[in-house]
Amino acid sequence: MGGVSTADRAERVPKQDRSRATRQRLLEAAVACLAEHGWAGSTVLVVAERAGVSRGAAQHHFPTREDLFTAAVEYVAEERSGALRALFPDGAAAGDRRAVVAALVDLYTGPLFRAALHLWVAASNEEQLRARVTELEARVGRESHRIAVELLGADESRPGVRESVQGLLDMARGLGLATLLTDDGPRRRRVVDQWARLLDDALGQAPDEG
Amino acid sequence: MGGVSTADRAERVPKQDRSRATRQRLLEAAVACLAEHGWAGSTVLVVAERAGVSRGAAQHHFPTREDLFTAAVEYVAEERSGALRALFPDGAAAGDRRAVVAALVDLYTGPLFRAALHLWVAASNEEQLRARVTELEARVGRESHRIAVELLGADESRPGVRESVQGLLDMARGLGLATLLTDDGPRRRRVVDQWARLLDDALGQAPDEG
DNA sequence: AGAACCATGCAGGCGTGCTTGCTTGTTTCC
DNA sequence: GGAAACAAGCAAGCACGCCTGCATGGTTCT
Repeated sequence: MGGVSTADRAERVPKQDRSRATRQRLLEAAVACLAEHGWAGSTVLVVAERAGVSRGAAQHHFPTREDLFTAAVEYVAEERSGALRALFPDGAAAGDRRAVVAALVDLYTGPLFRAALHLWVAASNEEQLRARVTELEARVGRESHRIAVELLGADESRPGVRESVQGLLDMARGLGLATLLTDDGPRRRRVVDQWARLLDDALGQAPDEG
Repeated sequence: MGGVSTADRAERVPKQDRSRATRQRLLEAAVACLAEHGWAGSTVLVVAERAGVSRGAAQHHFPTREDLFTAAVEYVAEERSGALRALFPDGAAAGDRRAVVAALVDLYTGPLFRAALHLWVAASNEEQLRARVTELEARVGRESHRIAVELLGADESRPGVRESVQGLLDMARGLGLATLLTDDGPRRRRVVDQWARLLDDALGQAPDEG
């Protein structure tokens, strides 16, 4: 590496330092705090303490609180996309639609969605965050739809199929929202079972699945 | 009137005073502020100013901030129940299921649901509020389900019908959640159309409707 | 040795809760 | 019936605590 390696362009890319781990821990802590303490309760000090560092360290990586949570937003989006893709890495379960629906719904009941939910609600009234959240959420939403279509073996060229999948994802969001207050697993499972059945009828046989 | 009419029991029942109007305005302002500025942005001063009274007045009616929003929770629950019952006062439209679904979804895109959403998310991390919100929301949820079943002319004795309606309401919640960030009416309408169709198939003919 | 990384101390701003004083409406006594 | 007396509604000010942002040292890696 050349001598002026510290330049590393702009602000990002802290290279292969241990500080990168600190940044990572800060982001993870921010997400965890969002899920546990909500937006107002996730102060910089709380996040820093959970990350095991001092407030100054957080200040160093993210000068302002908004910087921290803006980064957290992107981090959550990344994680959610990753969790989505990791659902069925080989697409083997594309046949069992009920399992696919259940897995999708499960994504909306975990801490990641919980954190995202807090971010949405907070961002809905914070001009700066709102833009970034809506943009990233649109991206994650599109990816969710794409993966759902793929896993379900749905043929979007047929009328109504696209809207059915969209409605399914919206239902998953609604179930996740309900889980925020009371985690009623059995109820969720019954609803998932029934809607998986309805969806199965609506989608018909998978086009290329035999 | 008897002599000791001033006794009027405990603290409640402000009788025929104008202060009752102030209390009402404070609650309305609290709900409106929740929908517009969110939980953290709905400070006592903001609510009081919107209600057109001083902060001291609000303090008089609701000693603590939590008292104010605890009352607001109940108020929102009342309003939502009322709006629900007012959907089809005569049940005349029980035949057009698409209209019923659309009306139900509309309830979840208005300012009342918006305020309720902020309350849920805030209450999910505020021990005191959480109990009251979950309790009242369970009540409103049950009433929503009951009215939905009635308006849809669904026969809950048939298997899957109950879960279908629950899923519909969850989808409505999810659509309302999505509306928080981007109000995509056309998309919502397409989803509603499709799922009204699916639901129509799932529910079959109304038992006593024709 | 230099730079990045990290920890600590300080000032400003804001929101809540409490206390004090004023206005309005109702009760009670002459 | 009218006026004093009382309570309730209402407004303004003050004290405390917390969070944010900035500035200043100390530490570790290159």
